[in-house]
Amino acid sequence: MPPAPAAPAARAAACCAPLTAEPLSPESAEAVVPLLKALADPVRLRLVSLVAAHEGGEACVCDLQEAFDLAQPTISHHLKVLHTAGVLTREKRGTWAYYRVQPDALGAVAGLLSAPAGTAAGTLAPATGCGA
Amino acid sequence: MPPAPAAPAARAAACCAPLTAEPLSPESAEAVVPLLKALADPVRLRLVSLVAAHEGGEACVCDLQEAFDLAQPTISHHLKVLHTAGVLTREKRGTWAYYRVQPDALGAVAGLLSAPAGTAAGTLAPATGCGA
DNA sequence: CACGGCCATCGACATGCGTCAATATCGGCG
DNA sequence: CGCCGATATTGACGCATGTCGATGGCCGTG
Repeated sequence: MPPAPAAPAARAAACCAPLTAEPLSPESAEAVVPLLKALADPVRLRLVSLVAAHEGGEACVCDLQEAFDLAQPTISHHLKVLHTAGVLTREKRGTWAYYRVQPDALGAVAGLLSAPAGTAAGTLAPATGCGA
Repeated sequence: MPPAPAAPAARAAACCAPLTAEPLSPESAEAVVPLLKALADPVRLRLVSLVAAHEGGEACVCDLQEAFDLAQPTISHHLKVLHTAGVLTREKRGTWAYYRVQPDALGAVAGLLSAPAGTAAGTLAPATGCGA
């Protein structure tokens, strides 16, 4: 398998058009779905939350593992999925591996789902890297 | 299976705490995940988008089916999943069935994923029904 | 240099999920 | 009353995915 180290999906994902504005193209849908799939698991969702809320915004695997009743390879697998989807970044320092949340990823999905109530437009999520 | 006609998940889902603020409880995670799972499919994501962007905010199955290369039962199945998750509402008028987007559902997920960049708080999504 | 702990990978298994063909249901129309 | 078109339901099939046990690589330590 070619190196897909991180986050192709997060970037191509939801940039600006909330899906309530106009029909999502098949390509855009395929681009966003990996991100949603990565988040659509209770363990992974909690993992992201734990990392994000952890002191310093980063957490090592041993810390995360304690919150679950799962085997270590399972946690490692979920972290890999989140990393591949571009939700988490990995950094190995010494013996431990530290994970962080890539803020753009969540912001992109949030922006896509931000729905103007009724017919009004607006509600642009600020500063999720829409312009870059 | 008992009748779960619509939207238990959407309500219990993400109300106020973005998961970057504090760790998500296992129960909350289990509550939100059905919604994310419902959206984590390219066909369903496009269905939601098509319904939302359709004239009048509603669309019948025959309209939606034309946008895909899938059999009719498949579309019906996806619509049922979205309806069960509380993303779409169904109304049968005469021969046709019309679907609408339940705005609270998307707003809840968007609010959950809205991440304050870095350490700053803020970036509250307005008017997604958090208080109601 | 040998050992031990942290983490990732591999292989296997069970379950879940997307898809379809066939069929049922329901409402309108001749 | 009988037909037809629009949706929903059922049953089956194949692929994707979550989980585990076993194993391997890497780094720090004795």
